[in-house]
Amino acid sequence: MSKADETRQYIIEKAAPIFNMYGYEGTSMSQLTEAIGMTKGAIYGNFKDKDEIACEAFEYNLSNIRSQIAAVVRSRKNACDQLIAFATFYIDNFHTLSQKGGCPILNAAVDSDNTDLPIRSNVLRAIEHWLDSIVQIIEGGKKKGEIKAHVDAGEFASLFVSSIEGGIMLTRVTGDPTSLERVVNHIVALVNRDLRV
Amino acid sequence: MSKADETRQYIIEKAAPIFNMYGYEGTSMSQLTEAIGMTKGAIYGNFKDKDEIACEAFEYNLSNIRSQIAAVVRSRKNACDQLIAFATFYIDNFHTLSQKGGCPILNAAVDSDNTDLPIRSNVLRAIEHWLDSIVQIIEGGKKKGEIKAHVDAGEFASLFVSSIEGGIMLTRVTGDPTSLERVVNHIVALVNRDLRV
DNA sequence: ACACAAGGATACCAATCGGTATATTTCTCA
DNA sequence: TGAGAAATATACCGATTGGTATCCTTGTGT
Repeated sequence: MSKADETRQYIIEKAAPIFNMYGYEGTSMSQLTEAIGMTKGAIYGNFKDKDEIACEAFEYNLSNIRSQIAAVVRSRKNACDQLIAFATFYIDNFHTLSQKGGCPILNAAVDSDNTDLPIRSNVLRAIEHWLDSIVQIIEGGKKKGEIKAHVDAGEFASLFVSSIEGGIMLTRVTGDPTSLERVVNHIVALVNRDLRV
Repeated sequence: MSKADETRQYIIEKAAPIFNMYGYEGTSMSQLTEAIGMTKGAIYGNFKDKDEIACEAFEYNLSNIRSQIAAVVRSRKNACDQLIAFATFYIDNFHTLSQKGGCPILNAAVDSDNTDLPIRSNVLRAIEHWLDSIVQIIEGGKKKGEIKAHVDAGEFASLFVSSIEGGIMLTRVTGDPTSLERVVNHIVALVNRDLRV
């Protein structure tokens, strides 16, 4: 990795939680210079504009969570257990996630709808990727005989993502983890009752 | 209603969808003057600052939705049917709601977390009110013998609010109503299977 | 019809916004 | 070690931000 790439990466890492906490409009270049510890000239020497930093910061936040989830999912063999581990991840890591501003997908989604910001397409791709990863686990489980064949994978994925995102929002606003716990418990029960063979 | 109050109300009505679409930071006074059709001097003659307009706009959006929901809920006698009508409202009125920027609670929640904006307390109250209205319907249904006595009202309320908010987000991002429909259908099935006597 | 108060428009404020031209420092490699 | 390139800092740009002091218009009560 060249020096320039290292600096780029350093800037993205420092900018990522700022954008996630305060949003695109809510984050100013002066907030970024302070958090990054570099001047505007230096930052603009590495990125063409604010949009580019925001998009790459979003992708950074995303890949961070994805790799963590991939790890906990990989630690289980059974597809149902993988889904449960996936859902439980959000309870186990809520505090850490919340300190960095909450779920980047939810934040960027609400932040960028009603706008024509370039990050919108990133958000759409991220959500489709998330839904698809759930679908893949279910379809894999069906092939392995671990999940009932008649289960609608897309339907479950919608339910999974919707309720967890909503649960995160609720828990962040109320400051009470109960909402998210209830949602995740419901998903776990759903897996054991309706999906598991 | 005095002239001043009429003007205040007029400003709030025009400002409400703007704030809901673009958020607090994302909405500028010049956007407001354009939408309202009045000058800054006139607006600041009726409100002390941007925060005050934002808070009252939020409350306006809120009471708008609440009265609509109250109407569809009142149209049913059975508590289970009330819950179903409540949930179905979001499908039937998604398009209208979406044109005004989506769910004001979700938007304001994500917009104001990680900030010390005065609207934060309004959001918390709004969510507690929403959860409580679900709980009230369920407890009322228990007394009338329409809902099973062992049902955990708070748990169902968390699930209800979380999944609908998440479903709205998903459907707005993807532009596909399927996600919200699946979530609402799931809630309806839940009511009929686990709540209804 | 007149006086007066209230509502609204104009013109301005300092501060900050995102972004850039240029000077200066730091690094790299011959 | 010295020359040139790459990276960073300084200083600035016009535009826009939220907000206000002041002027003018409009409505109202007598």
